Amino acid sequence: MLQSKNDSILQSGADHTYVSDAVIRRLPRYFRYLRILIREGKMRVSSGELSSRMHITASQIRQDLNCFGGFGQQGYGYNVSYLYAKICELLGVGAGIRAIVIGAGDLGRALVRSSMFEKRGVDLVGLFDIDPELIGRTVGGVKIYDMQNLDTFCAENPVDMAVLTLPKSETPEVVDQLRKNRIHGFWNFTGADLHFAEEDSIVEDVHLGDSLMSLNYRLCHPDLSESESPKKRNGE
Amino acid sequence: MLQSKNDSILQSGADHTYVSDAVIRRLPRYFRYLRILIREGKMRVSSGELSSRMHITASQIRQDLNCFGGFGQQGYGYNVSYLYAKICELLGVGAGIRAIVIGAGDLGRALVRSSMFEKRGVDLVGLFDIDPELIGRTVGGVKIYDMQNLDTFCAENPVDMAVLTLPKSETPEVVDQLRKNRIHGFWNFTGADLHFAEEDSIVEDVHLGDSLMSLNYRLCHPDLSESESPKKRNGE
DNA sequence: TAGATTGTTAATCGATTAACAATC
DNA sequence: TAGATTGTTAATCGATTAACAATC
Repeated sequence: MLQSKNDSILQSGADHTYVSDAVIRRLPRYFRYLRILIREGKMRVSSGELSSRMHITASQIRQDLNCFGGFGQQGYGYNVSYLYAKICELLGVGAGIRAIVIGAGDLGRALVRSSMFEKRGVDLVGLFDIDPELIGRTVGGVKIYDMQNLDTFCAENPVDMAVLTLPKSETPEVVDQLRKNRIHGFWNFTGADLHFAEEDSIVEDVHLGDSLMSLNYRLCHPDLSESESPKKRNGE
Repeated sequence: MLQSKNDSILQSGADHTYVSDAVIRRLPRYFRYLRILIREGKMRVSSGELSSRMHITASQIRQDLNCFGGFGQQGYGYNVSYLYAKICELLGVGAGIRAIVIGAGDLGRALVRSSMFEKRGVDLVGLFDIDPELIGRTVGGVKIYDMQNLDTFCAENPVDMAVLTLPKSETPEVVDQLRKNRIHGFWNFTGADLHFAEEDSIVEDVHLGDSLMSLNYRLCHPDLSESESPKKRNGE
């Protein structure tokens, strides 16, 4: 972490009111589209233009951004690089979040080798496994450590987040251990249900299987769902 | 496909009305929890019990299931194996959906080697790449074909779905080609924006980066979001 | 029959969209 | 100034929850 051990990463503009999950989940999309605008050299963008690019309403864009403050200017729109900087700040890009990956299987290695973390300013500081074949090797510039050394590692290196790609059955136990090591963010690919008595941890579940099945559903029922939504039937 | 080429996989109980996306996305969760109940040997389950296991309201469970018909029985609850069978049917498990994976990179190979598809009754019939090093090899029991032979392959083997794990930049072109080969389901990991003039294709986007960033956000703003929702503040 | 639990209607809640006054 | 576009309030829409009659 960039801060001293007792300093929290956050507490930037901590006076804002409640922000709904729906809004939070759209922030990364804004982040992506702003990067495109920057790459294109655009200096300014209106909610209207973003709207047609992103296929969401201009109204929603203005509402979303206003949850965090007035980032735009009437009559002008939004300054691309300013808005981008603000959104990066909100999303903790450059906050020096440090992550480890638990499980150096196919998925763990695929994630580590991707530019996933680097692109978003997350520092990957270690990969852990129990397989002696893997321990000591390096994947995507990240060293694979023995799970047995997890506690020692965490004592020496502050870690904010653990990416869980280990077998489901071993997950609850390992998560307990990680929490004892003061890790409170979990990117959970295991399918294990993580619920805690104390609300001191944050879990983001990724259920690839669920995603696949929702596609299956829509493939098997093309006339129902979405295309037949009430709005569209009435000739939107 | 199990059916003859002109037969669609679906058209089971095609008389039901509109089902919202929110409901569809919960179906796979029901599928998962029912499997657990089966494994535990439970014959019957009430919306109340499912509710406490799944951490959603019993009311929602009854509403969701009733979108598709009366699967339960008053005073008794739901018969686990019957409900499971119904949900499998809805999700196309056992419908013989056939899939190919485009891109035999880390992610493509990881997906193919997982039990992801098998568990959900999706037949993985091929993996495609342009790398001569990879073509001809076999991963997780699936052969890697040359992208150049895609059209020929599709002409000979009916395919319902393509899993896109190729580079973003090449995706739009490849998707056009796949659509010409009458593939209309896309599980899209590329980050490319897929929008079609004709509404004849179904896209399920997986943005792992977005998922990671929403975790980042919540890690950086623990006091806002979720835990501070209006409901909880009023002492739910 | 009495108890349990669904199916379903009605009430609530929250998220999205529309509208427009403020202002650059 | 006139035109453009935000910030923000009000209206709409949809999803969730509560309540209860139906019924096994």
